[in-house]
Amino acid sequence: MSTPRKRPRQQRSKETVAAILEAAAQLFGRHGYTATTTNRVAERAGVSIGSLYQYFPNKDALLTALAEEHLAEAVQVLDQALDACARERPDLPGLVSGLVGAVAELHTGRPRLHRLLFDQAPRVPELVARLRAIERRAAAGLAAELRRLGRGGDDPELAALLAVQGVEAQIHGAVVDPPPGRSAAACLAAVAALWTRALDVPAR
Amino acid sequence: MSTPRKRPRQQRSKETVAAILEAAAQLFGRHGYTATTTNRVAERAGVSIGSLYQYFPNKDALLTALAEEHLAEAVQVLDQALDACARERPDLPGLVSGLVGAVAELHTGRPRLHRLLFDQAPRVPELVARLRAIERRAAAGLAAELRRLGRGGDDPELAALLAVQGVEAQIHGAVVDPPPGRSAAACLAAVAALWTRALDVPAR
DNA sequence: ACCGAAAACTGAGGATAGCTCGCATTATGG
DNA sequence: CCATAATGCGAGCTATCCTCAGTTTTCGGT
Repeated sequence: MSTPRKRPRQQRSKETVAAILEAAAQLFGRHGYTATTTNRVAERAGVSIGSLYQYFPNKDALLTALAEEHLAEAVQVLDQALDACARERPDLPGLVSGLVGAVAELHTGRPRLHRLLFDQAPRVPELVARLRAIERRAAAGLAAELRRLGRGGDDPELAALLAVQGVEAQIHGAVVDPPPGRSAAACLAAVAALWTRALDVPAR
Repeated sequence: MSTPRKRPRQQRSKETVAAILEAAAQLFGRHGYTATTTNRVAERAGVSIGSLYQYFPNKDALLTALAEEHLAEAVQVLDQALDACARERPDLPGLVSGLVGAVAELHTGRPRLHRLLFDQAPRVPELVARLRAIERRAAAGLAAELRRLGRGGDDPELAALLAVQGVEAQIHGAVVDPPPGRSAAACLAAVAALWTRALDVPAR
């Protein structure tokens, strides 16, 4: 369904695929998903419509591919943050700050692409599932850290999942629609402080 | 764009519109937005394709209309919960439980529809703005209650907004993709306990 | 350098889904 | 009971997604 129908093997075709994705990102962002036609994407990318369909089985696959790129980056950033925790073994405030910082980086790194994907991508059920999987993965990592610190209450796994989901939503809200009169840094600090309190309960 | 092209005035046409929306909700939910055709929606609703386009200018309008319905219900439920607080003046755990319960009610009422809308609704700026406005409204009500209780830290308004955003995301996650091995009630209790701790800090 | 094979590219056009429009049917209210 | 408005209809127009048969470019071996 969303798997590339053919893998680009030569340099030429890799550039073609990159040009198609770049054109798709621009047009989806400017006109929205429905109003963008695959023929226009091909035109803007400077390739024929046939070439587009050599690498993408259908229109949804364009969006899926853009999202996969972004999600892969998310996995990388989160894994990096978790590795840092494994090395530095921070206390609870440090752990929470690390999580908040990593999530914030995902939103501020490429805000335009992130917003496009958040606005348009969820139309594909497959991507929702993928997002949830990443959530669970991050939650598992956080839960391990909570257990190390002896925090997280009766069910550290559940607490970690709730924290990941909550932080994600709060940071997104702060970036998309920042509360008036507060700096971005102040919002991040508030989120971190709040979760430090929420998670600071001894494990059973 | 998303406004109905014609308002149903007679009882007959109101039933037609209701049947179309019901059919759209079912088919979108079962097969997804892209895979659902407007002709099939009309067919399942038992009306002609022409009638559908008398009341909905385009396919997106079907989804938008479903979202408007759901948002209106959200406003009603949240206002009701806030009224209850104004009357009963609960303590912090009671306040948080009330909020969590109200949000949960929004999700459990028609879980399939809610999931459909959250996942697939076109994030038209208009709808996003409506959603944020509802969020702010709920946050304002919660902030007033926090001030009454002398809780919420330095910035009760910000804390309330973060709480609303967080609870929304967590309840949604629990309904859409429930953590295995935990009952729904256990998840709600965990969310409430967590936010009670997070908000239980004296106002400055 | 040359050649055969594989990869990449092309774009007219088939299939299909969104949407229109002229007309038929049903309701309203004077 | 009739004039008028509201509602319903569905064949078909239009636009979009996507295919496919054929051409061009690149690659690896000799």
